[in-house]
Amino acid sequence: MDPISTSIKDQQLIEKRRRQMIKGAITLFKEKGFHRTTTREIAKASGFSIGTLYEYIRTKEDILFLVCDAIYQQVQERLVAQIDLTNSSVEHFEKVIRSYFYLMDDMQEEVVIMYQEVKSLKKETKEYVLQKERDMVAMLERVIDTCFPGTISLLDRELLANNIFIQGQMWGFRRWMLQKQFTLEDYIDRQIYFLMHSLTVK
Amino acid sequence: MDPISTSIKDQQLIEKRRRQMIKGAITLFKEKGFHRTTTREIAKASGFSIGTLYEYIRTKEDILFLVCDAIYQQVQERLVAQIDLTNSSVEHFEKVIRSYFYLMDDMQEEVVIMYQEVKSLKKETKEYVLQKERDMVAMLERVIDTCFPGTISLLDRELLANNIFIQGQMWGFRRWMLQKQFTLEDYIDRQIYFLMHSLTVK
Amino acid sequence: MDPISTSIKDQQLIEKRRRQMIKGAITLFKEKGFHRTTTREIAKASGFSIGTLYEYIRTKEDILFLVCDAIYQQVQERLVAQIDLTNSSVEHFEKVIRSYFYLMDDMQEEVVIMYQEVKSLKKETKEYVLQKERDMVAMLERVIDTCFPGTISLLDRELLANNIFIQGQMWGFRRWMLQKQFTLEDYIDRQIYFLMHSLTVK
Amino acid sequence: MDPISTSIKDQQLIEKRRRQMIKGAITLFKEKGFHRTTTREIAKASGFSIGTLYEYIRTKEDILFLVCDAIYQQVQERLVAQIDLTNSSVEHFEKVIRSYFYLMDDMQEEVVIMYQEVKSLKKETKEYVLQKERDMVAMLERVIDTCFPGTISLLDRELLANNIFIQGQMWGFRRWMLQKQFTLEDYIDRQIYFLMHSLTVK
DNA sequence: AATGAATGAGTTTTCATTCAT
DNA sequence: AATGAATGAAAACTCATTCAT
Repeated sequence: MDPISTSIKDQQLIEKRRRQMIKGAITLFKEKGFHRTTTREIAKASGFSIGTLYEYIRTKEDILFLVCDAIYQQVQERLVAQIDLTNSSVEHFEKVIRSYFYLMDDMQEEVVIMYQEVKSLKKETKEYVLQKERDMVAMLERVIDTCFPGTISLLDRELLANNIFIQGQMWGFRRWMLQKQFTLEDYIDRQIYFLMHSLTVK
Repeated sequence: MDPISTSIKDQQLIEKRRRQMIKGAITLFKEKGFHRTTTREIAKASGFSIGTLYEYIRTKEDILFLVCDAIYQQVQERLVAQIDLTNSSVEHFEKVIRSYFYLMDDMQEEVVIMYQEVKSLKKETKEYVLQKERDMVAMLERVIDTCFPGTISLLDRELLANNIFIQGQMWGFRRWMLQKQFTLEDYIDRQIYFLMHSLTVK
Repeated sequence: MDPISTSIKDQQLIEKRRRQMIKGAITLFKEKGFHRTTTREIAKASGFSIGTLYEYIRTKEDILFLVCDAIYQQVQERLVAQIDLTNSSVEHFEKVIRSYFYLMDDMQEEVVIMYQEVKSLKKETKEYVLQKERDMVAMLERVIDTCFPGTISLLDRELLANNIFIQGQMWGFRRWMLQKQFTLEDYIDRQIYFLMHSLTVK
Repeated sequence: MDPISTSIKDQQLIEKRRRQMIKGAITLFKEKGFHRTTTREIAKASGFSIGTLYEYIRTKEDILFLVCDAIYQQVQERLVAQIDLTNSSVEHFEKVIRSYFYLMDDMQEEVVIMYQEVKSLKKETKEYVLQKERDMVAMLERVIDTCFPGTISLLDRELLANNIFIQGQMWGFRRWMLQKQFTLEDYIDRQIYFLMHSLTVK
């Protein structure tokens, strides 16, 4: 299900070119945001001409979608890779959360792009992207449920999953505030510390 | 300290016109964001001509600054109004946090503007605005320190203040996710519940 | 009833600028047709910048409409000016037709523009322009009816009016064929000669 | 005499491909005109790739020429097929004219293409195409001369032939005006009726 | 102080044409 | 012979900003 039109027939080439495009675009979006980046710059950063760029997309917004989608995809994949739903130990939970925080550190800039630019997508594509975010939160909820069975209400589980989720992102988009006082390790340790208490409250 | 140039002498008029401008601009930014709003639209929504608009600002970005500044100002003022640093009771703490969450609910859309558009400010003005955010977080830290003296380390205090701060904003900028499952009261109750446990952990 | 959007408020200025635009555009359309003419060229030929051009129209097609409308308007006005419906003499009829042919000679190039470009208008504006053509044919019918009362059936009147109408245009758009053999006077004389016979057939 | 360059050797293939191209292009030109049709669309409608298209032509204009030429060719052939220069009866004349009108009805859309797009050809090719039109008019003149010998002057013959010619086309390109009031039969009957009177005027 | 017409650099997008495979 | 990916010049259109009135 590929919603982005192209006149190119070679599917492998499409993927290759789009990968180039996404890479180029992310670099530029990090630097100046979506609106201040021109399609010509994206073409150049991608290593091909403006004409070629438009063989693989229809509008500039398509690029934003491609970028957002790719970022969410990557976050999701890397998060999923850490999760073992057959392992219900508290240690596993901690490991998952910890790696999620590391992941967010690794993808700081990408996360900022998402935060600031998703709103520029149009209704349908935005909905599609936000669904991915819902999925990730649901995943965290499932991990909570697996590792702390029975103790947390559905609603609280959702709340805590959301808290975890944005605390991860916060490390990136509030780094101007946090990263002067905290090392990454400190940040993670303390967040997990409080989280554990919230989860084991009687 | 007014960093925005103008050729108008009458200070009262300047303030009146800027209030009109900010009001008009916020309405438009809510709807379509800063980049998709034109200066002409802002002038129109403000009730005067494009020529007049440019008598009171120098560039479009000035308007964004004015808007962000006004929003932060308002949040800060309304938050400060709730705080009584001579009252060190836990009840007072809870009341402050609760009213902060209500405030964030009230100013949801404005908060979203800040979130998504502050990055478009240039270095100096951005720094000026972010300082206001630091001030607010510092205020929350002070309240924590006042109401839970001695129990929380400086770093943890900062972390929790940040958590509170963004959990308030989260209610607004993640409403598509949260506001289907939670009423405002539920949300506040549960966040405060977990927060209290974090603050009273031994 | 002005269907073309503009951001200019001064009505007189709008008319002045549009007159400039129409004049510039007609010159260019004569030379290279609508599609091969760029908006920049039109702006230049009109004596103002591309930005100014777009203050007075919304799309390139608006210019085409303005041009077609102006041409039809002019043809119609000049045709109407010749018609005296209180004069039912055959001489008057001949005079009207003759002056219509002269008019078509005078506006040859404009007529060619209409012929070739009206199809590029979109449904509504095309319909609006074609109505003017219907009106003109109807006018010719009325003159026939006035000067040859009772002798010609409604349908024949319509047919002959159409014939006259396109024979006038034909002089312009088939000049490559006709204007080598015929002088304008010859052409008119012979067409009127045959026409008179058609109208007085028993 | 083939003015259109190609790198293909197999003459039969050239003709086959061009037939495909003309068919595809006519369909598209009918719908959206020459300028709004892209070469890619023509290639697709012709059943081959854009690369192949350009093996058989050099520029987009070549396609227009091919199309115009094919249309004229067809009109001419079908007209010629009706003419028997050994038959000098008035009935034969009427039959020829009648079948010409039927032909124009049959090829309405093609005729509209010619009318509106021939001007986009460049000088030489346009001249070549218009010569075909001259030939056809000359053919009508010859039929007049054959069936009404001696009665009509050369100039009048040319005028009437032109009138017939464009009255046939008029049925197509003014259908929005005519085809509401007239059936094809009525139209033909009345035009021939007046024509006959013109031809038999003393 | 206020107005709004004028400007033109800059943006997205299209599409005829080429050429390596 | 056929393909279709690549190209980039050129097009329409926008909009922040200026400045004469």
